[in-house]
Amino acid sequence: MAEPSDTPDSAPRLRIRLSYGDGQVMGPGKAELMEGIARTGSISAAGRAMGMSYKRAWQLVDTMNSMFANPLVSSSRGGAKGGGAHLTEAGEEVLAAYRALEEASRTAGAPALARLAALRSDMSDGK
Amino acid sequence: MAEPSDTPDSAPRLRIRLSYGDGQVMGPGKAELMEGIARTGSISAAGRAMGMSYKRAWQLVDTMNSMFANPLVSSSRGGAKGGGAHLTEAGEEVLAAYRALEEASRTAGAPALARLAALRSDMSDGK
DNA sequence: TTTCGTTATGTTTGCCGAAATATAACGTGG
DNA sequence: CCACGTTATATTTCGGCAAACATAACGAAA
Repeated sequence: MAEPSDTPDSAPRLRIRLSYGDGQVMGPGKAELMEGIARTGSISAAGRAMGMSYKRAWQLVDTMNSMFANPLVSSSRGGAKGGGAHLTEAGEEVLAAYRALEEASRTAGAPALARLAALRSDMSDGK
Repeated sequence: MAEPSDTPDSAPRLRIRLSYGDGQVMGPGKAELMEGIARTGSISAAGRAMGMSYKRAWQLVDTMNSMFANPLVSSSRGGAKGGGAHLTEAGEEVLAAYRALEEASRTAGAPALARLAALRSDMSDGK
């Protein structure tokens, strides 16, 4: 029989960053930003939704675009609504792969995470 | 210059951090420091090996010790060799669990990582 | 041609975390 | 008891990164 109550000890957030050489890093922030862009069709709106300045959001986009073979975000300025941005096919693929990596890690790492959770809350039972 | 040799393009460094509430974070830095302590029997020596000040190393140890039910590092001062430190049983368990988490993620995430690698190097396969 | 919201980019300011610096306690062995 | 190397901790200094501020270009529609 399993534990009647799973530890309310807020599950830790598992953050995965992959760093290539230089300052090229893909992590949770860029992934969330990409989702925001896909949802809103705008870099600034996506940034606002995350509570970051447009400049910062744009910088992240710029970095992302330069660290893959093809740009992940395509943008245009001017026009009826001022402009906009959307994920390229490469962008959608990168986002999907990153989310898949997260999910696979969370699943495969579940036992290890459980052991760590046990070590956080008092462990009175042996190993 | 504790920078490990930059990983080849096909193998980015996979960094996993688990953040519990507050500022409590377990990541690659603390794990490496724990290994250094286990190896050298000293906080300061472990810190030196990583190119960090004793103070910073001690701060990390202090944080680690306070974020689990039991301290991960036990230390003593004075004595023949001035003092020393070693991993507690809890420390060894945490370290092992963290390494297991890393390994499981790397293995389970291999397909996703491969997809990302393909998107980094130019793939001019039309679609 | 004016308006509007966005993309795009430069410059300055400010702040926080890390480093540097200083000091104390400790305890075994010579 | 003194020296040594370490743990332990407070205070100050400093650099880098992010926020804040500023400005320009753009293009469709009114």
